[in-house]
Amino acid sequence: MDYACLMAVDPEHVLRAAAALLTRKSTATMDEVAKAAGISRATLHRHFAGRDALVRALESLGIAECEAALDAARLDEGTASEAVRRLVAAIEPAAGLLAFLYSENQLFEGEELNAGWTLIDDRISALFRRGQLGGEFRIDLTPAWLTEALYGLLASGAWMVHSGKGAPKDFQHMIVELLLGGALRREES
Amino acid sequence: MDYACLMAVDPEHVLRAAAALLTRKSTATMDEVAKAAGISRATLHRHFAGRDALVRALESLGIAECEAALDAARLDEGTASEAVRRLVAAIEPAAGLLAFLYSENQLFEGEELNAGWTLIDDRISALFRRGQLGGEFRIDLTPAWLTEALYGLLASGAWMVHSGKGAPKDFQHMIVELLLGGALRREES
DNA sequence: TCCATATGAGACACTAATGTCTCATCAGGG
DNA sequence: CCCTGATGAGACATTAGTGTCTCATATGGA
Repeated sequence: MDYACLMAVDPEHVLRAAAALLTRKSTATMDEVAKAAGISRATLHRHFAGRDALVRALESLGIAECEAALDAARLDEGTASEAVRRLVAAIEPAAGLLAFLYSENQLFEGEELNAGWTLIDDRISALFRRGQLGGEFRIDLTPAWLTEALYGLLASGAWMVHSGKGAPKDFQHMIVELLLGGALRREES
Repeated sequence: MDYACLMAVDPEHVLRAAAALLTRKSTATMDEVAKAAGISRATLHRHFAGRDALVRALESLGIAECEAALDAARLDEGTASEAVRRLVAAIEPAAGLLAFLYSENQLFEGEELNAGWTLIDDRISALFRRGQLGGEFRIDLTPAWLTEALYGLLASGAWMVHSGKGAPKDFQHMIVELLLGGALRREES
C-alpha cells in the first residue's frame, strides 16, 4: 500500500503530518503544514481546497479514529470499568488530534457540528450509563458529564505528555485511575 | 484612586469585558474587544499597546484571580478534600478566563512562561501532596498530574456550562466529586 | 522514445487584522 | 470662560495568510 516511489502524494500521509503538526501548534499556517508533510503549498492546496477543508478532513480523521477506538475497545463486553480502560488505551494515539479538534470545535460556535461527534458522545455516554445501571458507577454524575470529563482528562494527559511533565507510559494509568477511582484513597480494593 | 467620573477609561473594566468576550470567542479581534468594552479601538490601543499586551494583561488578571482564589480557599486548613472543595468553589468565576489562557499558553511554546503560573501550580500541587502525606489521597497519582487534571476538569466544566449541556449550579459538584471520588460507586461513605 | 500527469517553485491579487496617524469633539478644571 | 486632556471616528499603511495562477520539471507508463 506504500507507493513511496510514485509521484502521487498520499493524502493519508499528508493528513497524519498535518495532525502531528497542528497537535503541537494549532495556529500553524498552510505553508508550515505543507513543509511538515514534505510537499509544496501548491500540492497541499490541490488536495485540500483550503485550510477549512483541511480541518474538516482532520475532523473526519479524528472521528474515524475515535470510532475505530470505540470498536476496538468492545464497550459492551466485560465490566464497564474494563471497557473504559480499553477505550482510553485505544484512544491514546489519537488524543493529541482530539485535543486539537476539541479546541477547534469551539470556534464553530454557531455553525453546524459534524454529526459524527454526537454519535461518539452517545456511545461513550452509553458506556457510562451501562456502568451506572449495573451498579458499577455512581449515579450522581451524569453520563454526559463523565463523557465530557473524559475528554478533558484526555486533553490534560496529552498536554502533560507533550510538555514533558509526564511519561507516555503513565498516560493510560493516570487518566483511567483518576476518572474511575478519583483522588481519594480507598480503604480496600 | 477611582476617577470614575472622569473621561478616563477604567482599564480594569476593559479587561473584564475582554475576558468575558475572549472566554466565549477566543479569536475575537481588537475591534470586537473594543466594542464589547464599549470603547473605540483607538482608545483600546492607547491602554494596551497591542493584542499581545492585552493577552498579557489578561494573563496577569487570571493569575491574580487564581491567587485570590487560592488565598480565599485557605488550602492549609481542614482536610485536603475540604480545601479542594473550597478551591473549586472559589475558582469557578475565573474558570472561563482560565480555559482561555490555558489554550493561549500553548501558543507561547518556546517563549517565556509567566512565572506566576508556576507559583500557582506549586500551591495546588502542595495541597495534593498534603493530602497524600496525610493518607487522605492515593499516592499513585502524582500531585503534578492531579493539578493538571484539575485544570482539565475546570475547562470541561466551564465548557459544559457554557454550551448549555450542564447547569451552573452543578459546576462545583461535578468537578469535585469526579476529581476526588471518581466514577466508581463506593460501597460506603 | 514520447506523452500524460502530478509536482515544485514562485508570482500575484485579495482579505483580514493590526498598528499608527490625524482631527473633531466634549467634559471638567482653573 | 477658556484651556487641557481624553475620547471617538476614521483614514492609512503594513503585515500575514490565503487562494489562484503559470510554468518548468520529473516521473512512470504506453
